[in-house]
Amino acid sequence: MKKQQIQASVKDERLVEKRRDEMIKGAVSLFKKKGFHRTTTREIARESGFSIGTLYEYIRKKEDILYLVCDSIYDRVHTKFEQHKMDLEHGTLEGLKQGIRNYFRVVDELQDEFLVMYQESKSLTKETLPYVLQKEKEMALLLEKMLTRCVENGELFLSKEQVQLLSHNIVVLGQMWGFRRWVIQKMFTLDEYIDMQIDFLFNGILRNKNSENLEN
Amino acid sequence: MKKQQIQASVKDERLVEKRRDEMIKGAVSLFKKKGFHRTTTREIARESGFSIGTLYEYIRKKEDILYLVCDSIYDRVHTKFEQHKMDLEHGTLEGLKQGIRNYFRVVDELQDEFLVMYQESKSLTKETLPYVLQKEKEMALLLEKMLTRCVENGELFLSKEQVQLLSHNIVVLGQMWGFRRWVIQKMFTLDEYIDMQIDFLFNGILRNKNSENLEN
Amino acid sequence: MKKQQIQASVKDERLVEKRRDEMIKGAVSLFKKKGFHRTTTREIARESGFSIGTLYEYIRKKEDILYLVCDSIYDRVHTKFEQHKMDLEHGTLEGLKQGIRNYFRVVDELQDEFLVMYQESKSLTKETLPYVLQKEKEMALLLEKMLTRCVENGELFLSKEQVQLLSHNIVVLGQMWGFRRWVIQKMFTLDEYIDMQIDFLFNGILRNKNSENLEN
Amino acid sequence: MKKQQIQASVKDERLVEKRRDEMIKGAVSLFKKKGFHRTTTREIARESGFSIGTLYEYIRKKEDILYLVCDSIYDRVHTKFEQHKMDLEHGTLEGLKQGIRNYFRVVDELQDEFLVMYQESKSLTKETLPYVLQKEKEMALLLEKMLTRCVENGELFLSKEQVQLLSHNIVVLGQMWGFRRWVIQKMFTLDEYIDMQIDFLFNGILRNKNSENLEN
DNA sequence: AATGAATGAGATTTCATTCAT
DNA sequence: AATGAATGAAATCTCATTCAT
Repeated sequence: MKKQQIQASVKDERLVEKRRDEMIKGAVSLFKKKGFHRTTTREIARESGFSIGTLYEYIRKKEDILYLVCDSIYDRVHTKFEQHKMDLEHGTLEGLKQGIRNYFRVVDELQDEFLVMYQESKSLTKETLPYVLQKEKEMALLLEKMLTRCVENGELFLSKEQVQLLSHNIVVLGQMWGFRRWVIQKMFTLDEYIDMQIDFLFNGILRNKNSENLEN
Repeated sequence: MKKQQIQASVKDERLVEKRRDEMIKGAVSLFKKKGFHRTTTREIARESGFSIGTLYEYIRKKEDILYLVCDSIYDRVHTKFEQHKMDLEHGTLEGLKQGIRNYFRVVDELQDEFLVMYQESKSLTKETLPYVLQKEKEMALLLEKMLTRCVENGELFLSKEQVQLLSHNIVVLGQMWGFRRWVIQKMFTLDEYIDMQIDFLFNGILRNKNSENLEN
Repeated sequence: MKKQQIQASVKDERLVEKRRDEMIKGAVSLFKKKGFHRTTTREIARESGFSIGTLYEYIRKKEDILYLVCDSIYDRVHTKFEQHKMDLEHGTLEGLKQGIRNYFRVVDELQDEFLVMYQESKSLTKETLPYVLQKEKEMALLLEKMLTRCVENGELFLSKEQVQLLSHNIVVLGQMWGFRRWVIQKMFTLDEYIDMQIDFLFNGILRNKNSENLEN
Repeated sequence: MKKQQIQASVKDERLVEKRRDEMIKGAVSLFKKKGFHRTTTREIARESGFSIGTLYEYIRKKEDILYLVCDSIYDRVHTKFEQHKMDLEHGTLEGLKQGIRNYFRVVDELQDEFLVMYQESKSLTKETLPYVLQKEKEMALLLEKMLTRCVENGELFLSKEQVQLLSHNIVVLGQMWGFRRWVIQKMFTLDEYIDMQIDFLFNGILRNKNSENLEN
């Protein structure tokens, strides 16, 4: 799955990157408010600080902007993961918890961006959509790796299928924090949310019967 | 939160209902493929089997169609729940499992509709959106009731907050079956998916260590 | 110039007349508020107390309604003139004044109708417009006759051209009462207006120097 | 009463003025033939020499065009008055006559525009209509001033009310030249018309008995 | 004779994209 | 490299008119 190259008329690559960053910032802020379809290219140009003509020096179609936005979000997710130095190595339960915790924090920081990406990515065409879906899979893969390491280390007893499903579960429960913010974020702080979710993940609801003494 | 009344020019109420049903069916099938914004009113009219003029005898604005679609989906969800006779009464673990199982099956049956609703409902205006969000909350409430019954019966030991969070978790894990279908449904059958999710929910991942003998 | 016959599908002539009267009444009241173009046939039907289908049993095109309205207004003008028993016979100055007075009162009574007619008659087609313009001319002709009688009687010394122009002047000064109502009717009562206009007509502005003793 | 500002997307103000002038010219010529409602925006665009898209770069709603047309007509009227150097200063009868004469000539030159304005201005919305009506009043005010000057100078003996009414009379008798052109302009040349009207205004119909020797 | 559901031509308006400057 | 005026395809929505019942 190759990264889609968006053609620019401008040659100076450094300039291209700079302008596109401005564009993405402007676009995300508008998409958040009005969604991709309700946002016009003129608005994006104005919000980004240049003219409609200039905008089209750096992209070819409006959809390119959406692709750039989605792509940039994934980049930022990966960067954040790096910053949080997700401990993929140790394969301990504590490391796993820390990894999940970090993932939840990343989702919190980028919740607007995630919202935009999930609500609008269906507007991508056949050419760019697969690349974005691929990125989506990779996110689950990061968690899958951590889980697998724990299984290999004998810290967890899970089948390959269970690991795969679980990794998607965690991804989705993370996104839930952002997507259902209008109800969830009124009930819990981020830390409360994380603690409760990790408790549920590790112990389930039956085990809760006598899990008061479990660390979480 | 009152149900929004969509005005029709046609007087015959039975006819209005019939035509709107045709419209909703046509619209869902198109929204699935192209989303709300990419679908034109003319396409909806054609797909529904009548002319653009007739379409506008039964609605006033394009957005009305989206509202009708969302509303109809919730109606169908409720109806399906009824059909599956969700056992809210007993408050047993077995009843709870059955309830969750049923919910997952409903999501499976209506997965296209859910997808449309979640991706497009943000296109609703201030007047209609709250009604749809309310419906969304009610869905979680159904599950919350079942869980609460079990807690009251002493079958589960969960705080009020845990029950609330859990109900949202279940809602979201159900939707995940439809939303991530391009990866999840390639890995599991619906029954496998349900069994595994219920296992995770009840026992968590630690308990899995020695949960081979647990029925699920 | 023949009266245009508007075709009706319904045979019963008495019924046709009755329905058309209802139609005209409804239409005038709507045209007053919104003008011909902004008024829909559905609205006219509803205002007239029958269905759109029925409306079209009595006319063939929307424009027919406008024609019927214009025609009816002229009929009413003539009837009013009759009621006021315009004294065309005597050919005295006093009779002339009375005739003008009466005309002004008719304009006052039918000012809404006149307004509609003048603002909308240009929407008539080539076939019906000439008939309406003809009616317009006839109105001036009524006044022309009165003036001519006075000239013949030696009460006035006016050339044929002067009589013709004067008759149009009077027609227009009458309409002015209705057309500029938003300013004129705030300044004068109808009687004041009539008195002043007759004074001006008869004596002009120079004569006013020493016309205080003139009856008007 | 503030001049309504019509928003344009194009920034270059000189260009906006130029294009709008083209638009107004095109629109007036079409409104004359078909009226505001029967004229489509596409026709206006074509007649003005640019595309429909370009048209909407210079206005926002079709009604804006009507407003621009009305506004431009008043501007031209004022300009014409200036060109004719209406003699407001002297306050002589001769100056008054010259003023009236000039007004009649302006009406003649702009008769198409006046016709459009009077027939269509009711299609303006609540926001723009008052401004246009105000302009209408101002026209009468110009004549009122001239008359008042003569009264102050002792050249005329008229009450304040008489002056006000008279100014409206003159405005209306001017418009009559354009509005009843289909009959009046067949009977008289403009100069004949002016002479006769001034005679009537100054001397009335009674005074005509022995006014042959009066200059007019 | 009365009804009102159905129709579709046509109107206004938007907006992605181009291209001359 | 930057600008923004110009374009026109396409979208939504209206409404006069018809016709089966």
